[in-house]
Amino acid sequence: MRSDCPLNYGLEIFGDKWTLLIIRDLMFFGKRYYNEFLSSNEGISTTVLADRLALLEKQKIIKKQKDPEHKQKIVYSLTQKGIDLLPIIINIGMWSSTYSKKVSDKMECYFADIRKNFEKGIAALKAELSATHLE
Amino acid sequence: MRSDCPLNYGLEIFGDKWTLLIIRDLMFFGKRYYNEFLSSNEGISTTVLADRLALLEKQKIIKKQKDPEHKQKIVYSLTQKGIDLLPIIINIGMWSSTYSKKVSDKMECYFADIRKNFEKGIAALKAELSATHLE
DNA sequence: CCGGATCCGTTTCGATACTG
DNA sequence: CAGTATCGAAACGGATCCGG
Repeated sequence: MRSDCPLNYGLEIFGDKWTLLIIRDLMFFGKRYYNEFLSSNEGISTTVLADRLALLEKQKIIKKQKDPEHKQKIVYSLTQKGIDLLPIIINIGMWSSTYSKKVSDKMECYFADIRKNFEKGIAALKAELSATHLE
Repeated sequence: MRSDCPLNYGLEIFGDKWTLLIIRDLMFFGKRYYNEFLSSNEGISTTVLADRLALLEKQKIIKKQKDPEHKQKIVYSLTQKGIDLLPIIINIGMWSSTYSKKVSDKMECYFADIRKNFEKGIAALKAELSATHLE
């Protein structure tokens, strides 16, 4: 049996609880700063967070940039490769809601959170665009 | 930020390397016996294998039955809930082949393995059906 | 023989405290 | 604020043993 099957490449990401949580936070909850990841309810520790951020950056799933406005801050964001994980994350959510009543009951609250976050993102984008326009 | 989001339910499965490998072996490589899982190239140890099989059974993703032919053997197989993980596994494979040349080059060999295994499964099914028909 | 359970040395993880 | 250093806890791998 061959060991180099396609699943294995994804295993470094999907075989780890914390990387998935970081991706979820970036994708749905608009978290971008080290501190924001730390304060997620699952309670990731600083050691593990630093380790996983480095791993995800090495894999080019996220990228690390200096915040142009607050020089001391560092902004993390998804690359295209990271964004392309969306269908997988969605599928996991769908599977979960099919098989866990607890999850399916909470779906609406969850969507509300995501929606709210997207609105926030769109507002930020608008502000950014109008600032560019004024220059 | 709510912690009980849909991803979390799937995390016990997708947050662990070994459970994913067992599911892959069941889904694509036709493995069914304890020994067959042990001999996968990734080298799972007996302790971890027993632990994960128990976890997956508890989660009703796999089921455990006595082999009707060889009484001392135990057959593991996917439940419907387990089979429903297929879209996710496929998506992971697609994502991997998009972003890893090493993976995409090997895709055809991988498909050949799966195809061969399905043929084996279909042959077994035919044999089973004709035996039933003869009774 | 097959599917595990137990024991044990080693590796990895993670919580807390601390630093540039 | 974004991480390292340290150190105890947990997980892992391998060998061995055991019940059916």
